[in-house]
Amino acid sequence: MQRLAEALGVGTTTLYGYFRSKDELLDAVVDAAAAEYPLPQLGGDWKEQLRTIMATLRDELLGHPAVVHVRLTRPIVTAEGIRRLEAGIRVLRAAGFTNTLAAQAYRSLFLYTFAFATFNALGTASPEIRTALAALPPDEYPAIWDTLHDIVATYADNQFDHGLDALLDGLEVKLRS
Amino acid sequence: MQRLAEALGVGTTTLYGYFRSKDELLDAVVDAAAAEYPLPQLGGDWKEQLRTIMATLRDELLGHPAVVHVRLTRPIVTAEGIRRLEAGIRVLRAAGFTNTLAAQAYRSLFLYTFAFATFNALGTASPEIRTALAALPPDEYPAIWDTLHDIVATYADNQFDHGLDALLDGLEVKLRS
DNA sequence: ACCTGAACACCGTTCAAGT
DNA sequence: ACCTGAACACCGTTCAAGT
Repeated sequence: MQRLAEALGVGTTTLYGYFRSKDELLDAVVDAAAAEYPLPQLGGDWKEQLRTIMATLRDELLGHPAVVHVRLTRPIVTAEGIRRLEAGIRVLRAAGFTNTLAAQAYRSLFLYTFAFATFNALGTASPEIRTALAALPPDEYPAIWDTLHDIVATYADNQFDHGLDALLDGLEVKLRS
Repeated sequence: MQRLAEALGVGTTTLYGYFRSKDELLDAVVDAAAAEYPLPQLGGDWKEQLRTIMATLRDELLGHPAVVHVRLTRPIVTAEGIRRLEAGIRVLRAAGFTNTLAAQAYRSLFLYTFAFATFNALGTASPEIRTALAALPPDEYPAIWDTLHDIVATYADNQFDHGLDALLDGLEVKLRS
C-alpha cells in the first residue's frame, strides 16, 4: 500500500479513503483485469465455443499473472467470470448435456484452464525443472530419463490445447452415453 | 518465523541455524507433507492406475492445505512428486502412448488434479459463491439460475472423479487415433 | 558448535488532526 | 469532503556477541 501510494504521489492513508482494505483494492484490480478480456462472439460447434470461452480465461490470467496469485488467496467472483459461466452452461445444455453434467463439465474445463494458466503464470520455469529432472539417476527413473525432452516441452503453450481437447473429447463420450 | 520460534520455545534467530531462509524451511515442510502420501501399489488397467496416482496427489494437497499455497508461490519439486511422475509416464507408455503424448497426458492429469485440490483446499466456500450467484438477475443469467444447485454441487468431492474420468476418456480417444 | 537479543527495513492498518 | 503524518503491531533477516 505504501509503495502504491508513493507511485501515485499521495499519502499512504489516502488509499483507505477509496478502498476499505488492501483486499478490497485487489478485488477491484482483479475485476478490472477480467474486464479487459470480454467474451468474444461464439461460433462453431459446442466444443469450439467452449474452446473460445476457456481461451479467454487463459488469456486473462496469462495477461495479468499477478491476478492469478490474488485469486488463489481467496474466492473472487468477477463480472466477466459470471458471463463466461452463463455462456458455458448455455452451450453445454444446447449440446444436450443435463444440468448436472453441464455444471460438472464447465467446472472441469475451468479447473484445467485455471491450473494451466497458474503454472505458466507463476513461472514454473522449465530450466529449473529440467535441471532437477536431469540430475535424477537414470536407472531409478528410466521413464523420466527417456521422456525428459517431452516433459519439459509440456510447459509450452500447445500443452493447453492437448489437455483441453482431451477433456472435450471425454465430455463428448459422456454426452453420448 | 518469530511465531514458529515461540511455539518451539527458542529464539527466532535459532531457526536460521537450521534453515537459511523461510523459503528453505517451507521447502522442507512441503517435502515432508508429500512423504506422508507415498504411492501405493498400482493395479488395474492404465486408467485405474492413473486414478490411483492422481488420488494420492489430491489427498496430499487436501491433507495439507497450507502446502498448496506454498507450492503456488514458486516451483517446488518433491521426491514423491518425482516418483509419481515416473510411475505415471511408465503406465502411459505401457498403455501405448508415445513419449510425447505420455508427457502431455500426465501434465494434463496433474494440472486438473492440482486445480481441483487448490480450489477445494483454499476454501472456495460454496455458501459465498451460492449467495453471489443467487443474487444475479434471472432474466440476464437464466442458465446459471436454472443450474444454481448443480453449480454449487461441483464444489463437492465427486466433482474430482467427473473431470478425471472425462480426461482419461479423452486420452483414450487420442490413444486409439 | 549452538544459541540469541537487538536492530533494520518492510508491511497493512488505525487514529486523530489538518485543509 | 478529501487528505495526511505519526504510530502500532507484525514480519523476514542480519549482525555481533554470548555459552
